[in-house]
Amino acid sequence: MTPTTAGMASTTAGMTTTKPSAEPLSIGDVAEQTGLSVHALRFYERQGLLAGPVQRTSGGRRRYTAFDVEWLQICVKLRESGMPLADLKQFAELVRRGPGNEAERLQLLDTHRQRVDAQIRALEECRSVITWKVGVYAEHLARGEAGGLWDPTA
Amino acid sequence: MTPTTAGMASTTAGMTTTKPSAEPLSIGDVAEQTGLSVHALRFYERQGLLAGPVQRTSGGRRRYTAFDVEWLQICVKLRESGMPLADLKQFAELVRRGPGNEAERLQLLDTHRQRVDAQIRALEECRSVITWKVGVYAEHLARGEAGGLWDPTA
DNA sequence: ACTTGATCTAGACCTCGCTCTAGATCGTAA
DNA sequence: TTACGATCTAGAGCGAGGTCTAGATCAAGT
Repeated sequence: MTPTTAGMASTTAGMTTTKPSAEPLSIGDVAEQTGLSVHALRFYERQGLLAGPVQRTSGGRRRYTAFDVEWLQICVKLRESGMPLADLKQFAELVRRGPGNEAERLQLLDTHRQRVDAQIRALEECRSVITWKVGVYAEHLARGEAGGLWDPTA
Repeated sequence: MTPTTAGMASTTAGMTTTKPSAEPLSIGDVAEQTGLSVHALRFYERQGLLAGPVQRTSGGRRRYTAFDVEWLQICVKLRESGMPLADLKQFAELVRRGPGNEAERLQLLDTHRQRVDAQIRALEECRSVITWKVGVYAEHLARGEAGGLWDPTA
């Protein structure tokens, strides 16, 4: 049970965790690795979206661990899939609170997964409507401008 | 080529067009049929998102045609799938401008469809990450609280 | 005639999720 | 030492996409 506790890093589902490096990372590095801006990273921290407090150098600069990065990468996925910051914060709070609330965490994630599923289905339906509409135009173009029998503006 | 020009109504892709009715509808009715709020409907109109001007009664109330509703239903689908209002507006402008720009309309839609595809793929990846994470928690719970060897907060 | 509810307009206001600014400090390379 | 870029904090600002309010008008029922 050494590393891979928060994100389990590589090889699980196309996750390209760039480095299991042990050296602490600057905020800039983390921005690069997560795709979040440094502004966003500070913002997330202020919002309490991190799973734990970020370490600082003597000079006050943030030093992120591999765990932090893994957590952030999960955050990114959750955000990409539309989880609101509020929920993400709740999740982070559960994690910060430590073991014993796994059922709640599970619930939170599972609920979100259902939303994602719904979203995918909705998108697929949208896609089919769009595809059909594209077909209408394509057909129209194929037939050439044959006739004024085509004007939804009337 | 009588009705079904803007949305082709029923039976094409799970579209549940409630009524091919010919009577003009109030804004409230349209809100109900499209899922948009009356506020949103007025807002969309102000933003120039409609394919044509909405008729009014002598008293100044909006009277929507079946076309208007079909167009709005398409708008809803496009919005649901993440098309920005700006693009929707462009599309509406093309339609308002009348026949002759079908190629542009097609392009707009097709571009959007590609974005939707990308979105679906992204969501599916998110889903798999979430699913895996859910599995991690589920497994942990199944094993029972067997040991303090589980604390990402450390 | 009166009441009630839906609509009207213009414009203010709101939430979300960052993004950017200012002004100071850190740290590294020349 | 000097310079220069990266980072720091606190807080203001922003764009998208609506939502809501006020105050007036319309239309239908009784």
